[in-house]
Amino acid sequence: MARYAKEHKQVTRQRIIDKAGLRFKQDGVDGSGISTLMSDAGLTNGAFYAHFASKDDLVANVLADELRTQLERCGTLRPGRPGLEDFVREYLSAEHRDNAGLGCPSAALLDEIGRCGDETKRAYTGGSRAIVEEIAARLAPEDPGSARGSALGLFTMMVGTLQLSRALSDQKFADEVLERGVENALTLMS
Amino acid sequence: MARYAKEHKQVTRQRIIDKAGLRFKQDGVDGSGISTLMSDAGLTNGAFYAHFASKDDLVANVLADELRTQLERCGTLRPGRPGLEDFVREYLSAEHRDNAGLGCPSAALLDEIGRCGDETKRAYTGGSRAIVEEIAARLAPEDPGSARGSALGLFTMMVGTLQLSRALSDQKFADEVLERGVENALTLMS
DNA sequence: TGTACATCAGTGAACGCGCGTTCACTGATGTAC
DNA sequence: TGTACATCAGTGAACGCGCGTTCACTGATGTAC
Repeated sequence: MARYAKEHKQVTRQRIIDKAGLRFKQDGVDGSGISTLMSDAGLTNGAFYAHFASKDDLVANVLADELRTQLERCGTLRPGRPGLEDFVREYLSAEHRDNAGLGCPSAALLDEIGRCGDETKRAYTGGSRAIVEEIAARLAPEDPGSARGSALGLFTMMVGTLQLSRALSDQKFADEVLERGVENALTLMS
Repeated sequence: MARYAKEHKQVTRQRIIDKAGLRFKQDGVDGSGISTLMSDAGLTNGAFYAHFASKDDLVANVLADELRTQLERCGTLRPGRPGLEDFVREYLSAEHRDNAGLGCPSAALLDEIGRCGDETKRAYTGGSRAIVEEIAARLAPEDPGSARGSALGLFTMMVGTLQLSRALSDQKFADEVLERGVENALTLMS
């Protein structure tokens, strides 16, 4: 028996993952150093390698965790299409745009993930597949396969829309992008 | 009179911008150091600050240039919708996905741009607005304003689709994403 | 025509800094006897 | 009950390295006389 409760290290590890998710989504993976990540979690840099093999290893674990969390949030929505509509409106909101740290990992990091190693991409692949399948199941509960294409369209358009809105310096244009995004999403769903 | 032809410095500056565009799109902005960028252009690091005030200044200039180039490429397409369809198929192709350096700056860098300073966002805003307007004009030549929403939907979905396809470790899934993307794009255009 | 000087794009070493990673150590706790 | 020892999560200094940026300098050319 160590001097800590036996789940203590797991709890710490999860805290690092949670705080790193926030930080990555806010400042990017390349923009977040280990020392900063660890002090976000209330620790010092040296403890990092007792929990993860490398920064890449952390990134892969964070992505898996973030996508799992996002999928779980779907469970709290109204079932079927109405819940999906609520989700779309929340997703394409100014609140989501202006709080990347609390939001969707795909919108915050997707192009950076494309430049990551295979371990990271594998973690992302599994997580995103599950989300697309959840969307498809809500679009066509009786035959999710038939809605796979629309689900992908909805997902990619929402991600692209949020990213675009974040990249614009013109507030009015950025807001218009979100509004048109909601319209387009509802069209894709019908 | 200097010892070089009078347009020499401009030519060098443009070469730096071109090579930096390639490199940024391949490795990301944070992933590309000044020394690497300059040696790509056949120069040494010290010469950089005779051309640009800072790395941010370069990024803004590169984005403006990349988006201008992308818009000019539209001029080489068949006019109207048929040209737009060709563009969609080229954009959502495995070639484009696997050669980010030669491709669309939005797909390669959009989430990173969202984290950049105002100078950079302003450069991106102008360039992307022009592209969306070009798409709208092709969708509804007689009344581009009416197609603004669809144009935004098409653009954001294409960007998101290419990013997703690049982030997947599963080749078959990545290819499927592109195929479904083409279908969805053609639907959005109709 | 020949020489001294001005111009200036580009060189390459150096600045301080933060990066990802390693490692000898600390110190609080549980165990052995 | 008291003491010696084992455990191990976490500390904090240090590693070499590449970052963005600065600057004294080079050297090829054009100009002045």
